[in-house]
Amino acid sequence: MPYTPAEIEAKWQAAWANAETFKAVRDLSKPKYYVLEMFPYPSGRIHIGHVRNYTMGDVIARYKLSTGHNVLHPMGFDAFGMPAENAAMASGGHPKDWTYKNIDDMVEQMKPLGLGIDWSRMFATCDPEYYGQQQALFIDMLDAGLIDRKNATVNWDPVDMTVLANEQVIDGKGWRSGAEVERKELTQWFFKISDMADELLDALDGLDDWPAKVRLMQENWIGKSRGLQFAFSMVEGVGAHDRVEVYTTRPDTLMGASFVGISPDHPLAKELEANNPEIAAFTAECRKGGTTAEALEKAEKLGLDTGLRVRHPFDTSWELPVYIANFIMMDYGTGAIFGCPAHDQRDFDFATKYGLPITPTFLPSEDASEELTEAFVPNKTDMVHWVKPFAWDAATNGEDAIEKAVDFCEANGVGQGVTKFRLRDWGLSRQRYWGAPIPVVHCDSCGVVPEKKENLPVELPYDVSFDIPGNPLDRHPTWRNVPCPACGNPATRETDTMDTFVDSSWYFARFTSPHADTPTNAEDAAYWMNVDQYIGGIEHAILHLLYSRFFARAMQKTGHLPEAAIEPFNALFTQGMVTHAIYKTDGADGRPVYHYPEEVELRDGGGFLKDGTQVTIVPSAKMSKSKNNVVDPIEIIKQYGADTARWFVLSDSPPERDVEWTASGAEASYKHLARVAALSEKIDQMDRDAAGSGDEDLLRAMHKTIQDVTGGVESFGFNAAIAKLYGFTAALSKSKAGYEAKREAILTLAQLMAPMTPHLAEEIWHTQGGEGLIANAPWPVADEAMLVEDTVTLPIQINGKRKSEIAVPKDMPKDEVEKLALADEAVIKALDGASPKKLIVVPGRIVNVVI
RNA sequence: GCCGGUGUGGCGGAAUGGUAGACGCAGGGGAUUCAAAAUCCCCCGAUGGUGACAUCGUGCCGGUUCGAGUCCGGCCACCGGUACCA
Repeated sequence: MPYTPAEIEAKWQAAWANAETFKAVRDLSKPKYYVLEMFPYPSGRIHIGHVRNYTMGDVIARYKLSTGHNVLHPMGFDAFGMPAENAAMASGGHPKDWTYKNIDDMVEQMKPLGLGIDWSRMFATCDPEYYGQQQALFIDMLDAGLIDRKNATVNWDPVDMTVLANEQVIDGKGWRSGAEVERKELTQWFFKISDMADELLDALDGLDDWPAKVRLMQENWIGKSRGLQFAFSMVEGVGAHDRVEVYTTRPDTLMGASFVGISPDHPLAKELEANNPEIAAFTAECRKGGTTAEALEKAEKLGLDTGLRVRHPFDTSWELPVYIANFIMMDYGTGAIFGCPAHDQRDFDFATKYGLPITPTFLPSEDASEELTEAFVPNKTDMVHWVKPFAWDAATNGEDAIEKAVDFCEANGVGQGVTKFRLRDWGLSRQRYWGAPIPVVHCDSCGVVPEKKENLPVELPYDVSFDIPGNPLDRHPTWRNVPCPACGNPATRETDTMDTFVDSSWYFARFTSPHADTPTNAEDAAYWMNVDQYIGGIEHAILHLLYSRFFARAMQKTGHLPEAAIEPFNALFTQGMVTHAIYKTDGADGRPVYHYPEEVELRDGGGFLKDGTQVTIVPSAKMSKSKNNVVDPIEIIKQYGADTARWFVLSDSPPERDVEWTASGAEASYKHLARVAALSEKIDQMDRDAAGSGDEDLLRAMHKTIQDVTGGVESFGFNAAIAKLYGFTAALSKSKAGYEAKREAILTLAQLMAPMTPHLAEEIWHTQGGEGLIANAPWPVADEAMLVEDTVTLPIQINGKRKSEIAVPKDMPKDEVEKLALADEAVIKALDGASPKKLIVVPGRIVNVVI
């Protein structure tokens, strides 16, 4: 019988559905295991990256099921966000219709993959049932003092009169209007995540099963620093300002100060611009462009001498100029700095440009020149020679000097040592329609009033249009005008909606009881939380994961999660992205036009469209709908079946690494699976009583494979595990063993393959008379006794280069191995009568003869 | 700019500080076949050599070590994030 995936895959998917194999039901008699992949955005088509992500999660889920766990493996959709509104603007539909249609399409594409998912728990974040509970959470968090209102800077398109997302700002201009973007302040809602900065930082230490790189990125993002906060007194005050408060992490360089810089958004700058047109023009110039850190940091360093002078705290006759500078950010520290050009490259560039003094406070060594061509910025732990120490020895390192500088300044009343964080509060307000409405009402007499819980969800109105730029909720009087929940007088709803990161910051908790009439159900949350294994892209290493950690704490404080769940993800695996080349040409309006891979023919080292136009190839980029470089896995599934697609995405590369997608090789996966299917048939047709030879060798190979594959699955080494399965399949295929041994081998092979190619595995299990479903069969265990090798082959190195090898019994004592090694022909030849300088024997590993 | 990561044959990649290139793809050769498809077997880093073999070789430069793809320092290129893309 040939391998017919279309047939067997449908058959076994129906069998799992009938048996409710993957339905998760609370059961205290078994250890639970919650495996979760980051849920998808419903773009409408699954892409190969989804297949990779969900297959990995499914391997873990199915493996854990077979090791006796009660597994929760859910799926949902992160369904709010801009693309739905963009689609509505582009083609006139409605974001809701577009989104739900896409969800239906994607579910239909995912089901044939045969994922072991409890589909009964599925939800989308745009379901009123979900976001209504999110609104309840918001109200509880507001009550608990975890939410704040304050000003924030947004990208403002002065032509369309709308707020723009960073993605909508291209080269400092609005994507639709082309107008130069300005930064503007708006009153916004904030989660007070910075109050938890220290806790979120400390708790990283306990996340042993997270990748070190993610913990490090979060640590750097939170950015705890110890520094000195102090004031420069102004020679002549301006309005209420008679001093400039600065924060520095390098108080040890205070004697190298050459200017004071303030942010264009600093209160002093604002005071000055009110009365000085030149300063107003400059700060207006600084406010052009987007709000991203990247844009701010990469912009040309601009400064303007305000004419104001301040006094150095150590020497009142030493006056420093005050500059307004565009690279100083108002939301870090105090929005003002002192510049020490000798030890900060940014300050160095600035000082060079504006002719300010560059005075080193320390040098690499005693005899080094004081003339600098660039800033001297050694590691804080490096020993340096101080030319201007003020409370420490000339020879010490930066770390020590900083500590002593803080102590000295505190003792002399110059300032205080303070701890600051880079982490800012999380602004959640979005001036957009397609998001969860923020459930508050603005009342003239009562102020900001939360909606009553019994009125939740505050549902989005359906009758909106997107023909005018801006938020349609602002223009919807019947939705907007409501009585005040407190006094009953006419009032207006908040029209801002929530950041979509809010939606994805607690969905994992909601999966434990997706239809509860409170955000979570205490018993379900206590049983299923935490997520034992979370799997997703490295691009979420900071924001999503940090916000989720914050939310879990906030939900614990408001009684929605148990204390044990404040770190919601026990283990994290960050898988790499699937990338693909981007093909683009220049459009008539000068903007790039992106072409789908299937439209491009590759020849003569270039890419060409059907009409012969050559395209520009960007070699490797994250698959993204807007760039048209998304590869569709549906064709592979149709042609070869889901098992082939699953096997292939697991085998082609290590899961944490990015892969450049190429479909060559999918056919080879199919051929291999067909070979395994044929092998099972062949074994089934053997004479039941036939004795063979080499039974033990086959079983030894089998136990070794059990060990290797189990280790591979547990450590996400899927590609290496699959390589071992190839090897074992070849060994089984060649083996002359008898029926019983071969049957045991093929059953075990099917079990080891089952998490990856579940349909084929069920088919083989069934053919060979295995009991029940392979999905429920206990995972095979390697017999230690079968793993022990009697003899080992030791490579012999001469001066670290392999020259020969010897086979020795496993437990041979070191001195005997030495004797054997020295008797080796290659060693005798190399020694040429001399005796070795050194002889290294690592038992069971290697011999190295040093000559 | 800043933070994090990655770099190994023609390609995807393997390798607890211990035989670099497992396994797979592509390619080459052979068996089978009237022929082909399918299948099976063998070869496959570079250079030199008929060959046994020798030398070189894990982005670049340097270091630690008996021994470095792996550890350390510096650089280059690419990828991700950079707080309103999700």
